[in-house]
Order: sequence, then structure tokens, then C-alpha cells
Amino acid sequence: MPTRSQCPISNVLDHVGDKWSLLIIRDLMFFNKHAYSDLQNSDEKMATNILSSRLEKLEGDGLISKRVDPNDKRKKVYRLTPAGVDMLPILIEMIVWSSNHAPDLNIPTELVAKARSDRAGLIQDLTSRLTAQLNT
Amino acid sequence: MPTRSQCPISNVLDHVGDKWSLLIIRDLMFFNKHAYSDLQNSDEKMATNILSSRLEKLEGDGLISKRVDPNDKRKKVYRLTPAGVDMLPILIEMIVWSSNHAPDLNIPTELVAKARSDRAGLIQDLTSRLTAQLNT
DNA sequence: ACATTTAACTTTTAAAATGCAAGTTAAATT
DNA sequence: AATTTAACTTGCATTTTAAAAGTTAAATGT
Repeated sequence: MPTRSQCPISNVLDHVGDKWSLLIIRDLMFFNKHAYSDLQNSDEKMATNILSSRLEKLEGDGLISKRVDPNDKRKKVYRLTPAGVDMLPILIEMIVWSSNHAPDLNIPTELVAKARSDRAGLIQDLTSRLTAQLNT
Repeated sequence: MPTRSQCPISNVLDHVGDKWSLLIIRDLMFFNKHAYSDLQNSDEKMATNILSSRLEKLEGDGLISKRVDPNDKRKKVYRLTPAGVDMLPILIEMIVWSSNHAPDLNIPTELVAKARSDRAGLIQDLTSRLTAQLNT
């Protein structure tokens, strides 16, 4: 996606403004999915060619990294980069929005409670957990 | 867009997971654009048929409302609903993300500073300003 | 009052993206 | 050595997007 404008919101959408990219980031962020097949098996069932092209774009955009699994060279390990980790507050606010406007979904109640009571702490905790993974 | 899963993030993307919808919300939220032609003239220049279909979907999803301008019956007035206003924290976090990872864009520095120093106050202020508009 | 302009769309059509199924390749397992 | 697994790629039909032109009703200008 070419840059459409100098707007910071538009800029984020240039990276993740589609139906799938943020779900990949979600899976890397909250569900410890790191393999292609893990990502393919999320509830939304994204097509393999789309997954492939989104991973390629996210990597090109510097939001995720890809490396060969040293224990099994067939496998690739996908991870969030620091820029990808920093998408966390956006995802948290999406969860909060749904908890307010679509409460019948599978809302992670505990996370939402923490987001309300100690938002900065929650982000700190999750960020350091994710950042720790980067050095393994 | 049909519901893809029970995930709260996926749910938000079912509403605004495309390149354009959040830009419409941005324009209603930050730039006081309320007419079709205003929205059409944003920097990203969305095609008129796309704008039309997005407005229709956003209205159907309960994020915006549409009414005839009483002063000029050719005009329609588009506004955010409370659910639309509640997207504000998501947009703020996008702005913050770009301020950190794409600082060369047009970052609203003052807003970002406020977001860092008194996030709750910022959201409160902007929300009440937007909510006030709903009763005019 | 009549012609022109404005606002909000709709329609058309070509190009691009998506979604589905099947196929490929290299590495691990049996 | 044969089979299975993981990560893709390819082909093709369908859907969505984008760009341009056209429509309709209301307001404005003369």
C-alpha cells in the first residue's frame, strides 16, 4: 500500500488497514502463535495465500520478523518487532470497545478490568513479556 | 461483513477493518466534517462510490447517523453516534503509534502530549465535545 | 420564472484483490 | 525408502475497488 497522506491515522491503516493484518498481530501478541500453521488455524480461517501475502507485507513494513526454527528447519518462527509490540494499545482499545458495544462476544474480562483500573501497568506488563520473547 | 468470530478485535475489524471507514470516523471526530462533499475532499481522496458504500455500512452498523440538513435540504449531516464516539481511544492510539514510529508525518503534537500526560482527561474532553454535538 | 449550479449520490466498466482448491518443495518422521 | 508435515505457491472464479461519467432534487443567480 502506497502512503496515502501525511495523516498518522491513515499511516497506521496503510500498514494494517485490512481485515486480516491485525488478527495476525493479535495471534502473535496474545496467543503465542508463532508458526504459519498456527496462524492459519485461528477462528477466522484466513486463506493461505492471503496469510502468506500479509506476512510478507507485515515483515516488509517492519512489524514482524521471520526466521527459521533452529529445532525444525521446516518451521518458520514469526515474531513481533518492537514496532509490532507497540500496536498493543490499539488492540487493547479495540477489546475495550467491544466489551462496551458487543458484550456478548468472548471478552477477556480480566484484561478489560485491568485496562480500566491500571491501563499503564497492563501495557507495561504485556509489553515486557512480549519484548522478552524477542531475545530468545 | 458477516461476523467472522467471537473475538472482540475481529469484531471491531468487521465494522471498520478496511482502508476507509476509520478515515471517515476521523473526519467526523477531529475535523468537524459533516457533509458528503467534506468527506470526499480529505487528503486521501476516496472515490465517491466507496464513500457512499462505507457511509451506508457505518450507518447500518450504528456508528454514524445521517439526517437531512434543515437549512439546506440538499445536504445531509453525518454525525458519530455514541458507539462511533467511543472509537476515539482507538484513533488516539493510532496517532500515538505513528508519533513513535513515523514521526515525519503530520503529528498533532499537542494532542500526543496530552495523551501522554493526561490520557483520561483528553478522552473525557474530546468525548464531551463530540457528545455535545449530538444534541444540536 | 427560468437557467445554472450545487450536493449527494448511482452507474458503468476495467483493474485489482480475495477466496477456494489443488499443487509444490524441503525437511522430519516412520 | 516411503510417508508425513510445514510452509508455502499457483490457477481460476468471484468480489471489491477505482476512476469516470451520469442522475436527481434543491438552491441560487439573473
